[in-house]
Amino acid sequence: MKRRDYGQYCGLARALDLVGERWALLIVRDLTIRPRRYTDLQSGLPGIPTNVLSTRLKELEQAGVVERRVAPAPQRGVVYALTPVGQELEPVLLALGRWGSSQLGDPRPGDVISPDAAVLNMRANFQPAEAAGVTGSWEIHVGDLVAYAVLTDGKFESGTGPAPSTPDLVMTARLGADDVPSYRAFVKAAKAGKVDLVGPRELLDTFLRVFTAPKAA
Amino acid sequence: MKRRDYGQYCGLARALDLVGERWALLIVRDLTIRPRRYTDLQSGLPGIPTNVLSTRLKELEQAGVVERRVAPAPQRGVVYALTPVGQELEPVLLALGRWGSSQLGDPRPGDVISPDAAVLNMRANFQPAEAAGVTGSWEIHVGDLVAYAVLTDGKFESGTGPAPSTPDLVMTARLGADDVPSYRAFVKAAKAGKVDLVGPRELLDTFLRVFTAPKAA
DNA sequence: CTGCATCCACTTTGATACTG
DNA sequence: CAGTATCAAAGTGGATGCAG
Repeated sequence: MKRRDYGQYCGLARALDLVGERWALLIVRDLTIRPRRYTDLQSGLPGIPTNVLSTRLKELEQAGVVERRVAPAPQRGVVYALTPVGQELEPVLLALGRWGSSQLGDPRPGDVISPDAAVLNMRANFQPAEAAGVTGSWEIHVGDLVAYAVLTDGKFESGTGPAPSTPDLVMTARLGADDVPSYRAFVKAAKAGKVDLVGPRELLDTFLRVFTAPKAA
Repeated sequence: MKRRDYGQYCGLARALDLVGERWALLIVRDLTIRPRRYTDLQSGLPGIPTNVLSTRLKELEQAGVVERRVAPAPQRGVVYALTPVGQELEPVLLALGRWGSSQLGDPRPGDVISPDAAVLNMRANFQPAEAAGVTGSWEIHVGDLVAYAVLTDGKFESGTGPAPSTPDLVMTARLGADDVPSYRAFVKAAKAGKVDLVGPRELLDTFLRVFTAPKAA
């Protein structure tokens, strides 16, 4: 397998050699949420040709970013997961995601929104300073989209789907007719008070403080 | 000009739509150092085909990342520069560069090292906390490579070539026979004391504290 | 000389079909 | 479920041409 590379002794160039090809970072994005099967990745990445997914996974494995695991007895099958090296790409994803978000206008017709993208966006908005010492758990509902966040004395964990254990606060956004369900839309609704809550109200303010960027002055 | 896009309402996907194509981020890297002419970019990006450079510049201009300026009277010609939006890509470049550096082994034969890459690497190693309140200026020589760093009460500026005004300390690395001149090689030499200094010796320690990452424990 | 445009061989991608 | 096979279309890399 020949790899075309930039031929520069430079961290950026090397990074692009390893994860700069089409679809690669989106695959990594999905895997940062949790290990996935081949078909999970396919459905999370609408439009990816199956042979490209297959090729990228092999390249990322070769690059030491992704690990291919064959699950043993219980639920047999193949699972792809990030290696520790791959997990260290998270700051990169967050930096790119933040920049891209700032360039992201309204959703264009045909735009898909993926639950994984929403969780990435929540992580990109996380404010460690505000989180110091905070403990709590939240579940977010916006359209079909469900995600959760858990803070344990400032330590942050998040994912798609319902919270692993009963959350302190369940928040459901009331969306306008043509609002697209995204993390942004959720935050917008929450700030406008357009959320149904199950749990103590103060935790909503905590959530907004810890999980949204303060407005620029 | 039709643009192929990922069709996801996601900051990361949008970022990749805008600057994810081959060579794009390397062009941005060179422009973060200073505005460039077309031919400067060509020589800083060995191997880039001229039509690809031309296409990328147009796409980046369309994306609002790069600005094409026609210099007026004095030295007539076209200059490409980053827009404010483009400048905000710097955290992305640093994050990618840091990750890539950690995956960067020894230089492979044929690897080119560009002065711009060295400056990016220096910036990626900058420790704002250590820099607080510090003032000083340094000029680095390693092989043919010359770069500078200026700290003004913690505010950081850097670039390729000699320092804009007389530096407080000029440091010249004494390289081994087959060491490739890079920022890394410079730091390695400096830590081993293999540098010739013109200026006060204490400033070398300051430099190493502010411009290199502390070792992991 | 700078700042590209054009041409062509080759590679990669996207779309679809098919298999263990 | 987890891919491989096939093929047209698009993109890349390299060389060259050319106007201002």
